[in-house]
Amino acid sequence: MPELPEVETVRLALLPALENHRIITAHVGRPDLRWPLPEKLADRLTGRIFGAPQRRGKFLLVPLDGRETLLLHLGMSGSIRLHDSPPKLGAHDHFMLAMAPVDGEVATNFMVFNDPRRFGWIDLFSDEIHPMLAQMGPEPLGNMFSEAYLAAAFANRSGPVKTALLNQQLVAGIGNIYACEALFYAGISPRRKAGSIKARRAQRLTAAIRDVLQRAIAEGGTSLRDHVQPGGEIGYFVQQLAVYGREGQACQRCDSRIRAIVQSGRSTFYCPTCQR
DNA sequence: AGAAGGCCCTGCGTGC
DNA sequence: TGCACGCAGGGCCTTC
Repeated sequence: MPELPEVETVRLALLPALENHRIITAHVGRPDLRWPLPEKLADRLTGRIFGAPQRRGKFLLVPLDGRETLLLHLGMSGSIRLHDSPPKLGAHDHFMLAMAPVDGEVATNFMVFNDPRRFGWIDLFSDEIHPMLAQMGPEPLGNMFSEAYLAAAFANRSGPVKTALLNQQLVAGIGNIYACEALFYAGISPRRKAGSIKARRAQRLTAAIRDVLQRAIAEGGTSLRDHVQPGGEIGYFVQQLAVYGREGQACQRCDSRIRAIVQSGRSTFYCPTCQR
């Protein structure tokens, strides 16, 4: 589910509920998500105070007092919900935190991590950088991401540009939906070799990536099935998708039929006329 | 090294 | 109505 815009939407909602709040109780349901949860996670969290949640790619990073950081990844089907009273936990609610304002004792905020497919994961780390983040490429909405960077990162790659966009080591946070959408707006075929993206196309692609991600964040992300914002709202960008999930429908630009293919085992949607 | 496929897991839509 | 199958927003691991 969650690509950069969905995770950013979650981060923004969590910010006021977590920052400067103390963890009163932590509850771990199933300890086996993508990887086993850290030993004694609940004990290690209880009593700690959160700083402001950050995002890196599709990861959420919440600093704790001291030097540790709570890392959350939502996998394919993960979601985080906030409540103002103790929630009743369901079958796929694997992790819950009850929090109070830093000077209070009574829990007022409750955060629940739900993940039916259990592809998500939770970790607690104290090193300067988590191994999962060490190899990650630049943030597409940050200053390090540019057409020159993209052209250099894609140079000499013989695989398709669509697959390269999904590689988190090259660019962080782009997933299947936004890779398809960005390529549509850039007018680039997903089948084109990544190494052929230079100058003009690199410029169009970087601009398209930034634009589509920012527009999606503004709409609360894309809700296909599992994604909800922590307050329970869905993400409305699904209504603005130009190609993703639109096989056989008319291209909004040229009226050709949107085509679906499989690349590296993932569905790709594109307009065979507009995208070259 | 880079590319492609399998795999982890549950739920849901489709077609028979 | 029931059931089997395929597919789903991710990322690691193995193989070539």
